[in-house]
Amino acid sequence: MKQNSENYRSNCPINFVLEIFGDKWTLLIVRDLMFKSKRSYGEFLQSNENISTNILADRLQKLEAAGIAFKEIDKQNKSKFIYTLTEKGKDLLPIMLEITAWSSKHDATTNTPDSFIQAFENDKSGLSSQILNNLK
Amino acid sequence: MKQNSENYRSNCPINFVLEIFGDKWTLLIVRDLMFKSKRSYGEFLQSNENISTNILADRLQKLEAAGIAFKEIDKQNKSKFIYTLTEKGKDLLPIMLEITAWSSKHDATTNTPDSFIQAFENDKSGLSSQILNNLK
DNA sequence: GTAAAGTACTTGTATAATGCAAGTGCTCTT
DNA sequence: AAGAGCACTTGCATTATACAAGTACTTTAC
Repeated sequence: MKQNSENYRSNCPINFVLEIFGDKWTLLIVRDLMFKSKRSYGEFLQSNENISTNILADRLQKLEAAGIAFKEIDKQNKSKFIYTLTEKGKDLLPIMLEITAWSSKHDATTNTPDSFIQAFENDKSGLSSQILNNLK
Repeated sequence: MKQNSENYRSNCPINFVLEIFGDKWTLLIVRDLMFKSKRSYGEFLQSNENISTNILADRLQKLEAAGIAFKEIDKQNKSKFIYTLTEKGKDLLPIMLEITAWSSKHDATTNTPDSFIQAFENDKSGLSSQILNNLK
């Protein structure tokens, strides 16, 4: 059998995402990049879930290593770094949308806007391209 | 703001799934229930990823508590328990399919059958209902 | 009816991941 | 040149996970 280079536990596609996102924090950073227009360390720190600084630094590095986030110096402020989603990262959008829909259906306390659910149900590809446009 | 009863870190839908699935094992059990027709403790133990017994027991209990898996005594063998997906659990199918598609695209070592990818691209709802039918 | 085997766990201990507080080293502003 | 802002790093306490072994109930074999 073809062997992967990273010593994953198996060659299962579900396991592959768990090797990257199987913790309580990594996907929140993707969320912030994708839906909340956050781009810098300081912005990620301010999310409601209260990630600690060492975990954030670790996860940003792993996201970069996994080819999901891209890091560059902010041209306006050279003491700052800016993170953006790669194509591989943007390809996570359908997963993120399905997750949002599932939570909205099964968790009464989820704060998803109704307009989002409407758009998801009635015009999924329109919603997707709108979100992707915001990332440019 | 409406407060959730479980003391989640936030009311974000992405965070909601992380509170349940934000570890390296829980989703593998869902995978086994959904795609591999596994139903008992002993079958889950035999998966390639080598889950340990205490983690499996803990995750099965959490899946049951979260209303995703249902546990009952096997009528053929009363020393055995049988786990099945609830409706809430079955609703995870679209997420699982999108995850599979993403991994198949971005991980060369993923072992997803071509037929699955074909069906996903050409007839998503047909694929879904076929999988759901197998669960009955 | 008793012994062995199967199934589903639980317990104990070592290692790894996470959380929290504080500190470091750049860069930018004044 | 001094102070503030930003992006981390370090150290230590707590929690989660991994691995090995043991327990309790049920079924099967004799």
